[in-house]
Amino acid sequence: MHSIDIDPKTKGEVEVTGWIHEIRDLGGITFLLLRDREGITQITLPKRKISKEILEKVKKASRESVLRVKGDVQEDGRAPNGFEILPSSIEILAMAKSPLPLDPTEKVSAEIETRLDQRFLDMRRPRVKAIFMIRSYALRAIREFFYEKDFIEVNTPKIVATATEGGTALFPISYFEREAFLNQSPQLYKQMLMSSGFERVFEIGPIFRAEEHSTRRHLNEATSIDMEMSYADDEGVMRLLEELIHHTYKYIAKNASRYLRVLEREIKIPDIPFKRISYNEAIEISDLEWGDDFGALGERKLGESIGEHYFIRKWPLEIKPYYTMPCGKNESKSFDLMHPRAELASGSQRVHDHKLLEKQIEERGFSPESFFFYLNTFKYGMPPHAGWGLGLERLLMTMLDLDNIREAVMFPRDRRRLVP
RNA sequence: GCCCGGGUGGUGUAGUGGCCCAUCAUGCGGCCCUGUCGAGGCCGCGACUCGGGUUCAAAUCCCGACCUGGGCGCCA
Repeated sequence: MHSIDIDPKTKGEVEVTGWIHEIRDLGGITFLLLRDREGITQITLPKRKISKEILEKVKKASRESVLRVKGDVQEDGRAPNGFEILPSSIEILAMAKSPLPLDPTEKVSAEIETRLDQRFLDMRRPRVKAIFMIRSYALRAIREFFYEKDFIEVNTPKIVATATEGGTALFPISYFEREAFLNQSPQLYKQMLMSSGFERVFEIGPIFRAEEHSTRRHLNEATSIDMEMSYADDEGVMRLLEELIHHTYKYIAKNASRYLRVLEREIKIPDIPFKRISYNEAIEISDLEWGDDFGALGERKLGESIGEHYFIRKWPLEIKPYYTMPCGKNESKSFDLMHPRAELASGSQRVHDHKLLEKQIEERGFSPESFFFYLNTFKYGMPPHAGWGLGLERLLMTMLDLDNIREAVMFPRDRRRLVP
């Protein structure tokens, strides 16, 4: 039984299990706060009414020890949730050592690295746990959305032979007698599945980037929400993306409001459609030259001037990957989804013509031979298609206004951290 | 990759040359207390990352190592 399943009107004996959050011994009466995944229950022990054996056990038990408590529910306005439990038996299931490496009651704050070193304990803190409860709701909202839109969920390899798109650095690994890499994106595989005729696929999985950055918005292992859709163009998948964002916010506001309250966050469901600005308009606002990418400063400037989610469309072809569909003289059918704080997603209509794709690969200095397994799928009937990839942690970070992206991952991997 | 910053009890901190065998909070141990909800009161415990140097004197200044936070580049 969880703490939230009990209310002042609950009759008879209940059994609760959890960790000792705090013990307040006032002499004649002792209050024991027992914490579980969903909240905190007050166990009240008036000296005169409780057996000596139980009082001794409570005296002996350390903070964060695990207990099983049986007792009657008493309605009492003085108790935190309007009720308390008078224990008839208490079992110490596991004693906790002292001192604790971290204070789960949050009376004394801890720095993020101390917290991450002791992440199992850190996640006992209600506010930290709430983030991951919300993350689970977000994943559920996203899956339900895709299934509703007739997508199928797929899994593609994370151990790969070649780079996907150049750009980012890869982690080399040893694969028997060969060198292999951890995949930076499922891009090539989800496109290949369009040729296989799955029409609409999505994947939620890890992506790996070996960039040596140390910032509050980068991870070396992140979770990517990827989709690819046949017979769609860039505008079609942009609409799907903004609908998904809107749906996820709405779902969390409705179903995870308890956890938002723990976090003391209110989320504003963004209005759709999102504002669309062209790359040309964007560089004008941020004083850049055509062909430039937006640095951190440019992004911030743009974000401040727009103040909500927006798309930047029609990027110069030369700064987008080879699989991007050209458009006009030197533009492309591409887009980035931006939040004032960070880039959330990027996508495009893809090149589905074999010759054009080969040409664009060559233009970027790659050899078509190393992309044979990919290029081959474009020779025998590749439907036109479009897709995008969305960073789950970035979505959560911006939704919950977390100041560090590591807050959105249970066990983050960054430049220095490999354990836990 | 470039640049800036930081390592003081378990945790979070004060202390920038002598006033420091180191401040405060929390924690832990002991005692008092029948309505706590950051409980309160009294007593006690527990720390200067490591190595070298400067100095009459180093937590404090210098050098190096190790660990680490952040900004930028790049990247999602």
